Amino acid sequence: MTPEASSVKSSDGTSTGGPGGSRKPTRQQAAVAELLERSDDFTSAQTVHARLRDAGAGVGLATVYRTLQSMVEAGTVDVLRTDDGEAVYRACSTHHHHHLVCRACGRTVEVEGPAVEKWADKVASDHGFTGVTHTLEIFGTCADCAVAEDA
Amino acid sequence: MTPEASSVKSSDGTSTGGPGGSRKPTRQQAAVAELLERSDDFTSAQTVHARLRDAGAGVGLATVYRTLQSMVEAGTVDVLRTDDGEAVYRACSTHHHHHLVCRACGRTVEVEGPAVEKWADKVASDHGFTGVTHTLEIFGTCADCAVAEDA
DNA sequence: GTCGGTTTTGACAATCATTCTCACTTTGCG
DNA sequence: CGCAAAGTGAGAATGATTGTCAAAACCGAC
Ligand SMILES: [Mn+2]
Ligand SMILES: [Mn+2]
Ligand SMILES: [Zn+2]
Ligand SMILES: [Zn+2]
Repeated sequence: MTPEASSVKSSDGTSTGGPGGSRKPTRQQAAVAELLERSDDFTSAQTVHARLRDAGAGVGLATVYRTLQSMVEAGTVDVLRTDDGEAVYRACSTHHHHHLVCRACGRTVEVEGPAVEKWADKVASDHGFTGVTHTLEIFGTCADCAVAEDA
Repeated sequence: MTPEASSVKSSDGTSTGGPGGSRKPTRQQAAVAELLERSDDFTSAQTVHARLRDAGAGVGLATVYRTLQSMVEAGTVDVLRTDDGEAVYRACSTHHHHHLVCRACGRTVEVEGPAVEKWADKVASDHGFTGVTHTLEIFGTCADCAVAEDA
């Protein structure tokens, strides 16, 4: 009922912790991170888990979820929801950006639009809203997939 | 794995059908529609179901889901996903627009930004993408909820 | 008004991503 | 080494969403 509840950080440094708090990453955490680095498109937790298992060095499903969550909180990974509600993750640059995603192959391009940022903030403050954030994704068929589309 | 797969319509008029195809709405369909009309914020299927039950004229959960889905396809209702993946629905105007949503109370304002529309299309075509669509939502705390925030 | 075919409904079971549990392992450190 | 904190993972639990399918509501034709 309350959309977009993330990006709430705890103020005291004592609590949260969680994986990757500051310690050297474990084998499992490194495996998840590297898998994402190697992939250019958004990947679900289930897929990450399956790929790692197939690749030999398996990682528990719960650990995959935990690791992805902490990476999202750390800002090193972006997450979005597919049309059917599945969360998908991608290693992204750390600065604010959005995504242009191919519906067919998943290829993803990071895009920026300073004008859009300002517009969103203005619209919100014009309506008296504070603590403003936004989500913006663009979907389409990439050139490669377009050619392959002559059935 | 493939985000935003919706908006695929069937070409032959014989198939789809589904609720609300063109027939007079049933009591159940009307109840769901009216409940949404009456509410100004995004509401989950589960909540719609509970509200209707409490209001006396109950509607089966499966029917609530079916009705909401066909309303989305018909374009009379917008759907988005909360941070924890739950789908929420809202009766909206039929033209293209986006939403400014209060994180605290859910109050929602429809907003438009022609410049953003053009920007998104241009970014996509610049990268060779076709069949472009986009999603854009703005979140914040509305003025009312902001005052109530002095704990 | 009755009748057969079509559509809709809803109780209930099945799915499936995600979260929870908790005993076990690993790590950090003196 | 030995203890405490942090991390792991197999399996159970959760919960929204979807599938099933027999009964009910509808609808036009007789
Ligand atoms: Mn932005
Ligand atoms: Mn738009
Ligand atoms: Zn593609
Ligand atoms: Zn509010």
